[in-house]
Amino acid sequence: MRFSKMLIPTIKEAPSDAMLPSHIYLLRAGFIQSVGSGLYNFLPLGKKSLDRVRQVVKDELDRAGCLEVDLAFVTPAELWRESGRFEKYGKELLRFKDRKDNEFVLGPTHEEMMVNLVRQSVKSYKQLPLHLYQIKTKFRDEIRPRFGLMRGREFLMEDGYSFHKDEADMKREFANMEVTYSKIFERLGLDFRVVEADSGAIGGSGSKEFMVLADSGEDTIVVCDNCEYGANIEAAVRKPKEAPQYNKDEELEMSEGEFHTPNVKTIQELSEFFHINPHHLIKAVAKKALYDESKEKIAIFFIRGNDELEETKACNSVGANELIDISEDELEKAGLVAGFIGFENLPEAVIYRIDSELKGETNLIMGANRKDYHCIGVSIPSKEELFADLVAVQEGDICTKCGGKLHYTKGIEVGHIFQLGTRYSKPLGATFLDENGKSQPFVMGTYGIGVSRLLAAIIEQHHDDKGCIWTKESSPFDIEIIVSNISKDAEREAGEELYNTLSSKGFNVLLDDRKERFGFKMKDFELIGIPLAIVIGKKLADKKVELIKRESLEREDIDLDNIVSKIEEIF
RNA sequence: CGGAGUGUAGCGCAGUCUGGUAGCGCACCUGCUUUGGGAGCAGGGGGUCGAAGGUUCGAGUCCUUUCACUCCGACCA
Repeated sequence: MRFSKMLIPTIKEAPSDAMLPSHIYLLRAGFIQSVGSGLYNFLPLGKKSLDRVRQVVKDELDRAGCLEVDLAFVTPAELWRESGRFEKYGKELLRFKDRKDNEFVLGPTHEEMMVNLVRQSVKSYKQLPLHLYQIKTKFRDEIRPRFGLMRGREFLMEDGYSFHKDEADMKREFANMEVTYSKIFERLGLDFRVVEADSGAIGGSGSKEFMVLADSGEDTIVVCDNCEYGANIEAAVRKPKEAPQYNKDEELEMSEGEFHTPNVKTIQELSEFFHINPHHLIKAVAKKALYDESKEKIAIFFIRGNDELEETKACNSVGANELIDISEDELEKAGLVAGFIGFENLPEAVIYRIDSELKGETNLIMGANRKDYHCIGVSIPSKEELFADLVAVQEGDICTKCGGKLHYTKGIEVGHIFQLGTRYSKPLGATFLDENGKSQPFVMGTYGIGVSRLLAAIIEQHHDDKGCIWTKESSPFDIEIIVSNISKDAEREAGEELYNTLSSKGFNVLLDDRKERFGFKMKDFELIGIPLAIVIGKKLADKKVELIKRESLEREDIDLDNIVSKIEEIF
């Protein structure tokens, strides 16, 4: 491809709203163009990179035995009602009506559609297992799109769905996909980590996320510095916190009862008031839990004074769609006193959970549900259904697997794999006949890769202060030939000849044949970030050309006669 | 949805307080010169000043309404 015939609108100054390197460089190098909040056009270069990334994804999936399909983008709302997600999914789901007033949604994910496809065509265990996928534009009406391709409203995604006769086979495919996805991200040259994750709105149990490590990542992940353990903060676990050590004569012993604690509301104040480590205090976090059909309940979560609530865990523990903050007024109306909430004598309508790490504890202090009073000598009740893991793992906590220290890092979620089970097949009545002629719901897995987000993730991890540095399998071109001065016949002809030779050998070559100055073309090369460039310039007089590696920007003079074999050697 | 901010040429911005000919840099077009690190000179094109309404002899500027976008938060395969 000739640069002079391409549309590559590189710009010196990026729009001021672009913050992340990936956003800035993809715009400046002419890969994408912004059209509205979270909406982007892919220009020729961007389209090439996107296609190449897509090809890597497709290649590995096909090799792993998956079958590509292409589902209708517009989904009848009826299917979403059947699965119960029409309500649950929330405002990210774009809903609309056609001319006949029938309701539709713009698919943000396609579990329902895929189950529908399979329930119509698969009837026997003999047809299983089956893994269908598509690579298709999705639309999610994000509340707040940002960071360019990182969180757009419209984006390209690979979504795969597997169907199995039993749990064991589904788990086999789950493991198969963990390996396959890892291969994909390795081929794309990404530094990533597979972590334990929360299943979110998709539902199901056991899910793993593929996180590209980058400071600009939106997810906090907990990793062990000693072993392979990694988890999204939403799903991370730790070894229960040890109680502080005391001398024998200092051992905690309190009588039971209420204690006057005027105006002592926060954990810190309480800790100072009783001269006691927050480890022995119970913190109550009040939230409003939202359910289907706009039902809501007040939910209180009890955790140790020195812990923080992990909202996703809390939300899951009460089976809510969402947790939102609650005002003091609302608490008061419900008969609760902010700062003095405890789990004894709670109003009927209030639901509550206690963090599992408090199980069996005694000699604690918590609110008495009465202004200016706390209960002391509190013991945790032993009702199993009240307990749940509620706390956010903190830096320095201890790994459950190896005893090492846990710490935080940031990641960009580029893939997510779920063990779904029968979450969708049951409500949608998708069944097959097993070996005994009995009707069974499909056991499912679901898998996704954010393809357009991958472009952003690659640049987040591979850039410098000059621009993009594409990895081999994501670059829009393999090689760029820069003709230093196009008006010099010798240079131009050498460039053309090299371009033809390399192209005929199957390389994807960009020939910068523009009538521009050398420096201008170099800046564009550095900004665009094709991994290799060959400069044809003044050293041509000595029958030499220059080979530049974009990553290191190191240059090497090569005999013109040897350049083709040199290139072949590198690839 | 809460808080903050911005809309003036393709991009980056000034002009708005104090109403009076629509500006600058980059980009673009033409010509000449230049050609190893975003060239120089000369000439040129391009804007319903986000939109609607109002005040005024006169509005980019003042008033009202509205829309869009961005940032922080909440939210988020």
